[in-house]
Amino acid sequence: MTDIILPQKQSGTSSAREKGLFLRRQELRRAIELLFFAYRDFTYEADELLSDLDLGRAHHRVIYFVGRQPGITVSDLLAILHITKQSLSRVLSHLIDEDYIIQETGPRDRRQRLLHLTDKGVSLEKKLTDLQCNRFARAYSERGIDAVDGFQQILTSLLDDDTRSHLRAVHPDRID
Amino acid sequence: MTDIILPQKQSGTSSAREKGLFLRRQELRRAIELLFFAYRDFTYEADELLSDLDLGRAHHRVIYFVGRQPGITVSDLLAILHITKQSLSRVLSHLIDEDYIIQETGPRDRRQRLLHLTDKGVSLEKKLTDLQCNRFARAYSERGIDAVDGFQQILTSLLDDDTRSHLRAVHPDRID
DNA sequence: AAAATTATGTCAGTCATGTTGACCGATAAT
DNA sequence: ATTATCGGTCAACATGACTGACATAATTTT
Repeated sequence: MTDIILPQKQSGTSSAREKGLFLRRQELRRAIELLFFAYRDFTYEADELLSDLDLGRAHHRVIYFVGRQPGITVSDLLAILHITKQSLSRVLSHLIDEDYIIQETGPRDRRQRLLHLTDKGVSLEKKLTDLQCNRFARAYSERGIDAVDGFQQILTSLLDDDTRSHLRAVHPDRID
Repeated sequence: MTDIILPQKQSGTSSAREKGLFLRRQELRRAIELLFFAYRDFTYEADELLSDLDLGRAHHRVIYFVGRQPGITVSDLLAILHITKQSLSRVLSHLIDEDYIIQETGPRDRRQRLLHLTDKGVSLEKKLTDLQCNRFARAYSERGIDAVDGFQQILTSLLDDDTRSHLRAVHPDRID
């Protein structure tokens, strides 16, 4: 097991503002907890809305990424979500049955099923994304541009290399 | 449904470094995706180690927070995890059976079961936390103190108020 | 002292979301 | 013509969440 880079120390203050102390054990545990709680709270509102419609977080992810990239293939969706096609199939079939998503045959490769949101799907996607955008908009405007930059930098460095490549591809306007 | 604060625009660059543009729809969607992918990649290594031991993420959370606060009560753990006592019970019973955690009767209130890691539990908690600390240590040192500060500020603003209060209580040395 | 509340545990059933493995048809690539 | 790929499906299973009901012990309130 690889070891932690800097040893933990007990005494003294530990504001991240103090030079070099942001690699101490206590500060890193704080990061772990912050990410855990933020993710939990961040998803809560959308989860509530979804459960009113008898949908779950898995449905949300599909709706989000289809809305993000209309015409996305099943393969590409699988690569993004990191789940099996059997798991996706159950969720996707339900969304098609319930008229949130429609498939169309790929024009070049007729094996492909290109996924699109229906009007009903667009409407739900907007509600869900608005909830989460609003939370970020509040956080971003409370803290300002420099904090936003730092936030995005750290999250980007947390990613696996291949995930970072993927994000670079779908956000070509960004430098990170 | 509440609307997004700033309207989306199509043209032009959109670096977060440009003043005021960090509230645009595209930038907020980027935040959503960054958080999703970062959380997924962040938990992956620990999940692998856990599955070798026939444990899951639920066990990890219990082990982490018991290690974080030895002697924590079941009630306090439930409040942190936001799950039902039945869900916790299954996981906790298993961890006790497998000798990762021991209970002791509360000295003042004998109804309470104070939870502690065994040596085996401490060893596993260290391995798991090291994995996640190392990932943060790398990200933090790649990006530096200002980015760390911004990261923590934005995540703190994403929290629900009561979660923020809780974190203030357990990290009394921090200002946020 | 009796009653109410609290902390914890347990039984039983359900649901959502992930997994593996096997197999299929349609289509594309070699 | 053969092989590979895209997508779907069936079956079985594991995990981790949920609800509801009930139980025991200990503490607090009346």
